[in-house]
Amino acid sequence: MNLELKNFNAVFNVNHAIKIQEELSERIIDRDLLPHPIRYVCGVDVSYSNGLAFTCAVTLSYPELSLVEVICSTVKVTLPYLPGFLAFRELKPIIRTMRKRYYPVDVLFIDGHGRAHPRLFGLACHVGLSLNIPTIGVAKRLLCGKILYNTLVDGLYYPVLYKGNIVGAALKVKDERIIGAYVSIGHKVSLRTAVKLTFNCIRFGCSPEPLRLAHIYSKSFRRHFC
DNA sequence: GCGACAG
DNA sequence: ATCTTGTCGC
Repeated sequence: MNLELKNFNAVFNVNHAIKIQEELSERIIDRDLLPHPIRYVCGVDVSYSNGLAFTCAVTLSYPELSLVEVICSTVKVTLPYLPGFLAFRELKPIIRTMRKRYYPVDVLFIDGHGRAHPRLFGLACHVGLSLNIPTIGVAKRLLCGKILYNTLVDGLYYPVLYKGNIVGAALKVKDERIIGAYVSIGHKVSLRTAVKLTFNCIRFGCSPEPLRLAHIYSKSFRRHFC
């Protein structure tokens, strides 16, 4: 066992965490159970400083993508980051922030993977299951899996294969170029719908507006606090 | 054994 | 993720 895992185990039982992820993973719904029409899309992101987590949840109208609500909250950081266990570090800050919202959320974008995870249960799945709402994971880099460059789907994305399953999508922009966005479902949404919604929410750069704004707001929230 | 490794 | 100036490029 490496040093990182040893330190992590000092405050956290890795084997227990793995068991939790494996069990909860079976409860994920990969069908579309979203309200229609979708009126509000939300994105949540966390930034850190001095042992504190600064979280912002940004709600936008859909499909206009106009700002309707920004909710922030701060809590103490309890665990270090370890690939594969991001949820155990960010779940509390995210849940706490989401519960402060006034507006409803039809679908929530998460900065991280959903099913594109070693145990098919990344942060997006954990948040979706905890709040029992549709969630979509959007990450900038792959954690596991392989991109099937020879299989372009709907002209939109290349599937991400992991252990024989399509667990995510590497979004394509133009030509053969892959945008810096890997989409995987969190909960209560199909991969196809997740990809479509993500594309519909991209205005600037390569991340959907709810996440792009949540990232900006969480950092300015942290600066304002420190 | 070695490399890879969300935020 | 965070610590950080100037700088290369569209």
